[in-house]
Amino acid sequence: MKTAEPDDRLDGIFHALSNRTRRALLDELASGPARVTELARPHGMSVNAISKHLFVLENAGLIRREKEGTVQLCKLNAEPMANAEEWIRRYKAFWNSQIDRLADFVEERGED
Amino acid sequence: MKTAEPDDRLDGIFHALSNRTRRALLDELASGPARVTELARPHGMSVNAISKHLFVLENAGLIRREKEGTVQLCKLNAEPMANAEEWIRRYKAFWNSQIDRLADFVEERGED
DNA sequence: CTACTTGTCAACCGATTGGTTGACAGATTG
DNA sequence: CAATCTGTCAACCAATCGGTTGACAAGTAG
Repeated sequence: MKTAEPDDRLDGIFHALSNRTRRALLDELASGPARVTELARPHGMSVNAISKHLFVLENAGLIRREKEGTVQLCKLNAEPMANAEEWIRRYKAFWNSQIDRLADFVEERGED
Repeated sequence: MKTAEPDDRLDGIFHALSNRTRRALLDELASGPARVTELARPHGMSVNAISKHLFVLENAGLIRREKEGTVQLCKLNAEPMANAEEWIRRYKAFWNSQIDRLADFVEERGED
């Protein structure tokens, strides 16, 4: 089962999200399941490289792979992102107050 | 002048957040500015290591450092996290629907 | 002046990343 | 059967990561 501590999970999730190729893969999977070769095509990289990226995403729990006849279907599993979002959200009050201060500043000088 | 592209920014932010020591540093800074040595103490690491982590956070725009007399004050700058949260949030509808489907599934078969 | 504190810089280290190529296994098709 | 398409595995590579130690500059205190 799942022994990963919350910290380990967050490490994996944020690490998975820290690469733009992987973020792009998630974007593509958000519009529906896809095969590995299909995902590789627009990235100008070998299928191997994409396969490794998919493993990183899978280890982070962000996708699932299912053998569908001859091809491998990858499906988005966005739920673990909730953990990341939740972690980030605790800073919301902090950054809102900063944005407010910036807004005040901008307003003060008139907008240009 | 180099204006980091959104992708570069997100790379840096997510990478900064992908390490638990750095996340802990942000947590500590959320309760107020602190000095480097002060931040290093509870982590059982050298000041040098913490200093490097702080540089990663600073490059991601998540903290600012200010020379205050003899010591270096680090302050949280949470606003860039909004970018990360915003990126993640686009998957919210997706994972909500998955949770719904999972609930249906569990309900359907009773518990196994 | 010397001594100490604070933090960075520089070099080094092993482990990990992100990519490559090549071999290969499984399923489909000729 | 052979050929092809699928994707993974294994080895390799340069670059980066996360930590160390040691030297050192700047500021403070005796």
